[in-house]
Amino acid sequence: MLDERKLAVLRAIVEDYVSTNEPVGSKALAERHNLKVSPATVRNDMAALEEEGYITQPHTSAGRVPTDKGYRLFVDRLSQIKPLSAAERRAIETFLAGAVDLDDVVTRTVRLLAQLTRQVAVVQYPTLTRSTVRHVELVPLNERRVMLVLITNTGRVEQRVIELPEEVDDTRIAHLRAVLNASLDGCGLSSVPELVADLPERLPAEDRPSAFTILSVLLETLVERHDEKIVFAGAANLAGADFTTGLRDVLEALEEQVVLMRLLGETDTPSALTVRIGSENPYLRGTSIVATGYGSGDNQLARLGVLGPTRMDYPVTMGAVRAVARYVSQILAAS
Amino acid sequence: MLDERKLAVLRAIVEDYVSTNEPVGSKALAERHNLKVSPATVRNDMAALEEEGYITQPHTSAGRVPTDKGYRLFVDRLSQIKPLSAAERRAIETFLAGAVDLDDVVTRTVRLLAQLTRQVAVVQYPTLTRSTVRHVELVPLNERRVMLVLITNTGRVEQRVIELPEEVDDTRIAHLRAVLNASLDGCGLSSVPELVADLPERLPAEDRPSAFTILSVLLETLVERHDEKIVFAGAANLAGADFTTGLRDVLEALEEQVVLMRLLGETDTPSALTVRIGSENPYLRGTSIVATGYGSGDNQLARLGVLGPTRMDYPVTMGAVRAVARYVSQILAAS
DNA sequence: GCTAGCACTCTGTGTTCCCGAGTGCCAAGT
DNA sequence: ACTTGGCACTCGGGAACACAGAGTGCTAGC
Repeated sequence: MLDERKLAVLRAIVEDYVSTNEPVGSKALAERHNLKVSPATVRNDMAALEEEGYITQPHTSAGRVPTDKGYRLFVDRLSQIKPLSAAERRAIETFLAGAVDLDDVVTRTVRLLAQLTRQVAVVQYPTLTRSTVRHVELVPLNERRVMLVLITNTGRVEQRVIELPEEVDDTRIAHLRAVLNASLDGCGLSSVPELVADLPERLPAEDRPSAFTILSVLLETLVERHDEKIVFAGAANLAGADFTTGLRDVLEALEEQVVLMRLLGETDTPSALTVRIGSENPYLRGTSIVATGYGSGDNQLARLGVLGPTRMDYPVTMGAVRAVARYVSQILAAS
Repeated sequence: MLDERKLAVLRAIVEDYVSTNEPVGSKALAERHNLKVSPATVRNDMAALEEEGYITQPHTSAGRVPTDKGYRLFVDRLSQIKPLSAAERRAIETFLAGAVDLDDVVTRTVRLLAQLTRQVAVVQYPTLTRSTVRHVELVPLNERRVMLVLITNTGRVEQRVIELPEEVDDTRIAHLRAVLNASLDGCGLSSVPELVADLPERLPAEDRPSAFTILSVLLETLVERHDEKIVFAGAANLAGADFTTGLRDVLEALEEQVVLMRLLGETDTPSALTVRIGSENPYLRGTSIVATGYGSGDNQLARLGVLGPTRMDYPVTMGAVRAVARYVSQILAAS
């Protein structure tokens, strides 16, 4: 049904349309790409492609435009991910290397990706799931209050102010801290609940109410932050692009963590480079998303990607996303 | 020059234009507001107001539109800040009360403000300047690395991973931590530099290189975070509005910390509710900014506000900004 | 199976025309 | 001296219209 030439025509249509943003006609196609056939022949192929649903025309007597299905075929079979230039790679590396902490890594990554792709970049904070406890700190604020600080090996720091049920003096807090660290140091976050389960029983009776309060806050912190924060950058790049769905919807989605999370992709194939085109997306039918997992080695941490109009340069975008993911994974592994 | 009635006409023009988004003509004015004079008289007044530069007409044979100068007069002399409804106040209070930490307070505040005003809300993180050190923690990561965690009384936590010049065992780290806390606990951040100046000398010679490294990172952390992070929310509200300057410029400014900072206002009058209209802004000529300081009592912490088109409902917006600032100040004071 | 030619169908653009809103000015009224 | 009604003028925006150009589908020939 789709011979070699028809595929070449589809590829040419996608490439031309992406670069010109105008429906592309048979004549221009036959000229610009050396297809070695006449416009009339191209027209026949286009008719076939339209029949199959890969392209469509906005109105009679206009050129053709790829459909979501057309883009899908293009991405799957007709294009190759375009690697970045050496200069770009170097720029990424030096830019990311300057990060001072995890927050900074994420911020730099999202900006970098936005600038590189000229799209909206989205980065999910690494999840704590696979992290291990590096240190637990209890800081007395006054007689009835302590601050709990949890530091993980990924450089993440969580803090909570805790209201205690009764006055507790500093030496008791210090003791509890020592016990906590002895129990948890180096342990995976997911194993924390079972490790602390019997902890109150190992303490003097009078410390138990406070310990109980503190532990419940600790556990709460773990589950609450399980689904992580997501940040974005490059919203200004939306101003030029035209979305079939309103610009407003896109901006709203960007500020809605839950929606963003679903767009980035459920974690069914966490590490793969995935492309979702137009109507393949759960919300935001008019946009495409190129995303991939990142993180160090088998310790898959989170996802990042970009969001843009379906009419985007997929090979280049995919190359940029993949490259950035690799570099940021490296950085995270090293720290 | 500007008698009572001319001012009333200006007020009416601003109010009508804000609510209808259409140039307002003499006839409609005379009808809708009971000015008790004929359209012809209103026309004369309008001519005078235009002469003075308070209003202008987009083209001949169109109604009048307020100029920046007109809005300025309106804000300064013709309007009263509109207080929020009791229901809104209660909503604010309960929404902010649910915050678990400083990050959460800021996030909630910015969203709340965006929703309340239907504009873009901008919130600066509280600065550390007036904060005091609550606790300094040094966590050994391995022989050559420690993590520095700085906790302030405002609930802010800063962390940095430090590469040491030589191997240092844990007991030495513990000792250094004890010394640091003894020196700094409860001290204002601004006094930290002088307090640690002679600290290396009080240590055994072999610890000095490491201590020196750690201290320099500590000081660096303080100055780097001096000008603080700024977050925004409600970008989707821009989609409806039409800016004279491009939407793109606004979105770019929002992601540029430095620009945002300047827009929020230099700290010359840190606590006042300030309004900057159109061309009064350093960048972004087409937008207005309503901002105010917030923080607990005399310990002025930071600024927050909203950004929108010059054609905005100033009384309502000012009311919302002021109210949110008060509530968030309360919350911060309590924690 | 490819190509050339041709008739057809649109969109987008430029032109013209006209309506109506709104103004500025003037002369009359209070 | 201010206000008011009247009136001519201006200009933007919409409707109607024609037209050129791009692009297509179809058919007949190579």
